[in-house]
Amino acid sequence: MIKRRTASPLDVSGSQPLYRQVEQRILRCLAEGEWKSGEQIPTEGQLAERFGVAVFTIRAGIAELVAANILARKQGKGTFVARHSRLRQRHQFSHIHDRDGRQVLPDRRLVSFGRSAATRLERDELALPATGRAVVCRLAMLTVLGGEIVSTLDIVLPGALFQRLTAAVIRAATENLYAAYQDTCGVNVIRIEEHVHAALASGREARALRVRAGAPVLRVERIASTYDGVPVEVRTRVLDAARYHYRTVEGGI
Amino acid sequence: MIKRRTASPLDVSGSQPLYRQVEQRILRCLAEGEWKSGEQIPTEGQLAERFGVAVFTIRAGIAELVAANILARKQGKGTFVARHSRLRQRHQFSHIHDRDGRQVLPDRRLVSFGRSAATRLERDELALPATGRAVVCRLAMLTVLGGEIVSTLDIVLPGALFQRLTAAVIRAATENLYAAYQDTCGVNVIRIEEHVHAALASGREARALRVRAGAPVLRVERIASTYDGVPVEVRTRVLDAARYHYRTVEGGI
DNA sequence: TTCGATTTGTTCGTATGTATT
DNA sequence: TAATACATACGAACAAATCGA
Repeated sequence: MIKRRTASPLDVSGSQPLYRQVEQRILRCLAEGEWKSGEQIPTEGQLAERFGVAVFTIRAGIAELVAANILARKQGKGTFVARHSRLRQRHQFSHIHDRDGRQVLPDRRLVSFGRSAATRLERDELALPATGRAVVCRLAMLTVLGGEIVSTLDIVLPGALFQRLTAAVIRAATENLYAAYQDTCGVNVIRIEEHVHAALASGREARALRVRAGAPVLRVERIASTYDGVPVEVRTRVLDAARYHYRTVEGGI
Repeated sequence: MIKRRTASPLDVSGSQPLYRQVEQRILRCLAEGEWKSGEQIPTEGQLAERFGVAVFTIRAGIAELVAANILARKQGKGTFVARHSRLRQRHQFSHIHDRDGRQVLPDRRLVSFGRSAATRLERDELALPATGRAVVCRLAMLTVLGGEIVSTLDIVLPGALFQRLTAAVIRAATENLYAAYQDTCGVNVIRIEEHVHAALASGREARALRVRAGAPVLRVERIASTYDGVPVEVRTRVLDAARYHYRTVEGGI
């Protein structure tokens, strides 16, 4: 992990506005681990001095990262690297709703935890080298709410990044799993892409979800990424379509 | 339609920051139809004078509306009410992808067009009065790509807002339907909410989509809203799950 | 084609208010 | 209370894009 202070001057020649360069520079500091989740980053004045620009310019760069939920500003305190455990954001990425339109926030139950070689597809999805050893961490879970099983949840993680992840850590995590990724492995998810499929329950899924085989299910496949778009998690969730659906909102004020 | 210039002074007492009041004021001008889609709104200087604040404050208010895709700024020209026909935004709300992960951008084929009384559910969804007459406009369409039927598409619109909408207008619309709403009826969609369900094809759906009855389908129900969150469209799309899926992206830079 | 007026884009300096410690 | 840090607000300057004379 490179810890060098990025003190090289910004490019004034006009290729990109200074505030965008500030944004990129901050993003690089985050990617390199100079500032970790929950930590306070330098104040506007300090960053202005470090990058050799005005406070106004620092502020403009930070603004975009705040809008993207990567940084959080607090009046009177400072600017912090956003954490997934913040209540407001705890279910930032949760899109499952029940028939009454209420958001479903179930608990997790870990069924199995292990490490093994990545399949070709997993190497592809996680951008792992096509040759050589590539170990992935596999989690099989169920989500439950009020004694009822809501979904199966299978997660695949690149082993190299998640060496410190254990079954105990998962079981102890009461919040968003991504908060555990931050705290235990220093991995910061900032982007997710989801593919929502309709399918018929396989035998295994039917038994897990307590539906008959061939019943309609929603299969949600997610790829989560960190800074620079590096994929760090692939998860598949399967839900009983009769009880749950997927909801999104776009636009608005 | 009220055309009064909102020239009453902003509230300096501090209940809300000036730039937020500017934002609200601009939004109100848009909702009241003072500035229509595609039109140029007054320059920063003019707005600053009209609202009695500095240009900086106007800019801060506009910035949020630009981020929400409601206004668009062009250097050297001015600030404009965003149009849905802009190529970049033409499929802003399109989430359908094929098995290869490519976004599907089909054409429309109008099957039927008519007006009739709203059902109780439609009154609910479109926020129409629970009593008295309430006419809705109904569109039944198919979307096709390369001779293949992609989805059924059923749209319900509040008749009062869409009095000038005709089958000819729909058939003539080559772009996003929301551009036609803007041009013909002055209705500006700025927010959508979608509910994605997995289901089994009904007989009618199976015939339309050329699949067998009981095949898994995706059913996407959308409620589109304008300024102030007023719902202006309910649309239902049904797709063959074997060929298409629903994709979203969240977060990132 | 050149030139100038207009409008937004970027950057800076400064001042005051408010939350936190 | 005092110091610190972000939030809001204003004024100013120059750059870049646009458009019409």
